[in-house]
Amino acid sequence: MAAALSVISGKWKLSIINQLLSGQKRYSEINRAIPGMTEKMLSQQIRELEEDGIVSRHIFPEVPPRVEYSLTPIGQELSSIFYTLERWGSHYMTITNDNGEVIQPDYTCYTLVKQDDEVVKESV
Amino acid sequence: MAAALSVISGKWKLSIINQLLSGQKRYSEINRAIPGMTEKMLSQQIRELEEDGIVSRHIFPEVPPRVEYSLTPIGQELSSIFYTLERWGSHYMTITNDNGEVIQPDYTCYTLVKQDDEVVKESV
DNA sequence: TCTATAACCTACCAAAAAGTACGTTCCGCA
DNA sequence: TGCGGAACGTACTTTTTGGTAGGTTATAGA
Repeated sequence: MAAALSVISGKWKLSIINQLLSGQKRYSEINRAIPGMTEKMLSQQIRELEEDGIVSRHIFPEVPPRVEYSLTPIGQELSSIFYTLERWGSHYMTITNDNGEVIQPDYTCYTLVKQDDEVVKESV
Repeated sequence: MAAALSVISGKWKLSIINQLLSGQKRYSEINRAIPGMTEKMLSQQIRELEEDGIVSRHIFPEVPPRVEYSLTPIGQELSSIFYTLERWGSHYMTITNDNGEVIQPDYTCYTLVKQDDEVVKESV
């Protein structure tokens, strides 16, 4: 489980994998598709994904160079993780508002003690 | 999806949630159950989980103090994420060995060019 | 000759996360 | 009169991660 997390944690890895889920792509395509990401980050993170066996790299010995990336079979199996994360995440966001405050009935029980001093949480 | 990840990423959060999946626990119980984690980390990360609405805190105004933590309903729904991560992770680990090298047939295609220079990867 | 392109790499810097060490409060107990 | 335990908080340092700015190679085209 920790292994799974360590493989996908990294600021841009989800985006990169997401790009590759729709098929083989070359470096510059991925780069253009993810705004805000620098080239250094792309090559760094995609290299880590490659070392972890998630993506594979095809180098075409041409000039100018051409490199295509695609997901390995086990990389493609990550889609189940994507699906689960997405489902929980969207459910979670319907329950919390933009400030990250919980909209649902107050699960937390701030003690009797604190309630005397101040208003800890207002109901929405 | 990013929201889901940000909620569970943190070196000890998975362990903490894992502890709470088996029911309500108090601070010191969790602390003893997770070796290597300092008290500061526990209080820091469990506070973040609380702010995210994943765990709830019950303070008993006694001396010595007693605080019990438990998962909120949406926290319990994380178990599906746990299950998916665990399943993929264990599958992943049967495919890679202890050094993180891929055991399966070589997905990566190190070019013709490189193969002349050196042995890039040995088959296991 | 000058410039642009692809797919990088390197050195350096800043910010975020984690770890270490110690302090706090209240009480019961020896 | 200390001592220990519960559940933290705070100051400081280290480690990890991400970002900026530049360089590289070889060739095609203006």
